Parts: sequence; C-alpha cells; structure tokens
Amino acid sequence: MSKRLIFHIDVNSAYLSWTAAYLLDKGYQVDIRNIPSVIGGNEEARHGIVLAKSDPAKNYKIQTGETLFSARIKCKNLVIVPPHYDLFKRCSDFMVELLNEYTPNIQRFSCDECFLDFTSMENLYKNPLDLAYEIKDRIEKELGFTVNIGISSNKLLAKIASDFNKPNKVHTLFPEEIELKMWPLDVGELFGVGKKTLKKLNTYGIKTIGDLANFDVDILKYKLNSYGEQIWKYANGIENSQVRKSNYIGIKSMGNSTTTHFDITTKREASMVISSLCETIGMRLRKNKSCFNVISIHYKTDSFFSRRKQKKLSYFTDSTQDIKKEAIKLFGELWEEEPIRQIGVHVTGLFNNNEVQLSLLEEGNTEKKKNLDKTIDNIRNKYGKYSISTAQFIDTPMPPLCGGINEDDYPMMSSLI
DNA sequence: TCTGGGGTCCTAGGACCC
DNA sequence: TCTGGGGTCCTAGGACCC
Repeated sequence: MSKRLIFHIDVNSAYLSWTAAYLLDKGYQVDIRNIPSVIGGNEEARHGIVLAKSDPAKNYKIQTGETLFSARIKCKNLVIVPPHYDLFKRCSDFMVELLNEYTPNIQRFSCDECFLDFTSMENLYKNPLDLAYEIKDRIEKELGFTVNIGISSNKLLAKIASDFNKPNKVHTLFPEEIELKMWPLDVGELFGVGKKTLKKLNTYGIKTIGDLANFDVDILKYKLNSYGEQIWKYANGIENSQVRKSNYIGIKSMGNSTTTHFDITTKREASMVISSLCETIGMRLRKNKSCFNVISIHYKTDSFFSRRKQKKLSYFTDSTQDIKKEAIKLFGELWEEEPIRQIGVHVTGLFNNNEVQLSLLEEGNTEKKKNLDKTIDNIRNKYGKYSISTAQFIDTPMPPLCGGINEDDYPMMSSLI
C-alpha cells in the first residue's frame, strides 16, 4: 500500500471573510477584514456570542465564543455584523465545487473545512506542494477568499498543519516533522484537548504536545481512561481514519434547538416551540430517508441549569406528528416550571428506512401520517418552508419552523476526526 | 462575563436476566 | 431469604469539535 496523502483545507476566518466579500460586492465602502469587527448574533434575541473575528479584532484579544458584551468592552468601536447562513452555505458549496475538479475524495468536515484524499494519485499530481499552491491560489482568485492547506499522511496531522501560520499559507506536517513542528506547541492546541483536559494535563506537568507524546501512556489511561490513550496517540501523530466522501450517510443523531427571545414560562409556549423544532427534524429525517427510535428533550433554564430526558420508543418513525407527540410528552415529565431560555429536541438511534423492519414501523408510520408528511414536504420544497404550517402558530410571534434543513449535507464537527 | 447551535463519543449507575 | 457475579439495555451527564 502506498503512503497516504491527505490535504486539509481551512478557510481563513470563514464567516468574516465571506461576509466581507459579500458586503464589498454590495457596495459597502469598508472591508471589515481591515477593521476591528466580528460576526455575531443579536443580543436582543439572546444570541450574543462572537462567531468569527477579524485580525484587528484579534489584537484586542477578542475570542470566538465570547459574548458580544465582553467583546465590546475590549473594543469600543467594534463593528458587529450578523451571520448570513445562506451565504455561508453558498460559499462553502462553491469551494467544494472547485475542489471536486481535483478529486472526488472529499470529506466536508464543517462549513469551512474539508479533507481531500490524494493517495495513489501520483500519476496525476507529481508534487503535492505544487498542487496545494494551485488549489489555494485558484480559490483566492476565483472565489475571493483565502485558505490554509495542510498536507500530511493522515487527517489529524493535515489538520494541525493547516492551523500553523495564517492566512493564505500551505504547510506540511509529515511524521518525520512531528518532533520539530508539532511537539513544541502548547498541548491545548492538540485536537481533542479542550479546556478541562488541558487543566488536568497541566497538573501532571504536561505543557506541550511533546510532553504529552512522551508521557507514560499507561498513567494517562489510568487517569483519563480511553481518552488518555486517544490524545496520547494524537500527540504522536497516530491516527488513521478514512476520508469519508459523505457525512450525509451514516449520520447518528439529529437535533434542533433554539434560544428563545424571551423566557418560556408556560406549557403552551413550550409546546409551540417544541412543535416548530420537530417540524424541521421531521423534514430532515425524511430527506435523509431515516427513521429513529430514541428521542430526547433538553432545556436550559434562565440561570443556565440544564435538564435532559430521553426515551427509547417501541417503534421507529419519521413522522412529524410522532416526534411532536413524544417530545411534548417528555417535556411534560421533565419540566419543573422554571423559566426556560433554550430548548431542544434530539433524535438518535437512526436507521435507514429500508433497513427497519416493517412491523416496527407500522405502529408509528401509518399510511395516513406518511401521506400528510409527504404532502407538506412537497409544498414546502415547492413554495418555501413557511408556505404551510399548523394552525397553532397563527397570530403568534413564533416561527412555525425552526432551524435550517440545508445543513445536513455536512453535519457539523465532532470531537473525533 | 452573561453565555449559539449543530454534532460525536465516553462513562457511570440502575434495572433486569441468568 | 439473603446471597454472587456477569452481561446487556437504558438513561443521564459530561467532554470535545467547529
């Protein structure tokens, strides 16, 4: 078997540069990349966090994920632009279209990240670096934004390489370069090491990725269980997962949640929000030709305490009515009457429709329900997602559908590559 | 400080069965 | 009746990624 060749492509400050290019195109005078700016939600709607930041904003030590409130304290003149997810999806699609000219072996890892597998394509592409520069330059020239490309023999190392020095750069991180290029990095930079694990590792005297790589793996296993071994392997560059052409197949769970503009305080309000969340899940399930048999509801109170309750059903279903019925029932059992700011519904135990025994479906999916869902899906696909809704939403400020249904081509990331 | 929304995986404890 | 120990299923919760 020949050595694998993997590229990781990462759009530099994706949300921010996509928005910047769009605004310039619309005649906006200022390039928000050159001033302190962030892409962030709307504080009135309680979506007040930083999703992406410009380089000048970075100089104010503004960080992704922090509140707009605190970002504004750090920089008085901060420009805040709300996210346009449709735009992001379009930009992402354009990039993948271009990448498809080079290889069909593409894994969309998130909206702004892809893995490409060029293994055994030496005849087509002689020099990986030349290839990377060509791709990078074409994206910049033809699409108007810059990317970093990391090259290695597995996904983990390629991903770390693309993160090295930004923007608009190509880096390699082959196994023989690990000691020089990766081991000196702070251990918190390693994929899989978050805040909590970082703190623990520091108490063991582990500061750099090199420290972790050379630590006794048995002690790590004892202290952190399987996760200890996992990150030890990562620190040594050991990772061999495949570039999966489509995440769309094999998705394991699906969820939809929202932070409401105002606290939910009545069961009626809760039921309406839950219903609207379930509409979207139902559509996505049917689009994905999946059904499920485990449902869970979770919520966050006004004081950020969370609760969650799940239930395994005795049947598989993809019916919106069933999802609503079970979710609302679960909510009734879970809710302790606290004011709620965020609420969500998740389904797991996903199965391909064809693989589920008919007898297990029968209880959930009667012909009548199926036809109803199908009709509604068709109307929405044809006339837009708000073209039809149940009567309970009339004369209320609640949206009848909540959450996107276009993102399922590349479900967002997990903590595993 | 006043904190989004989409995912994945792991672990612990209880119920139940033999 | 009070006693094991192993396996599996289910639920709740936590950590991580972007």
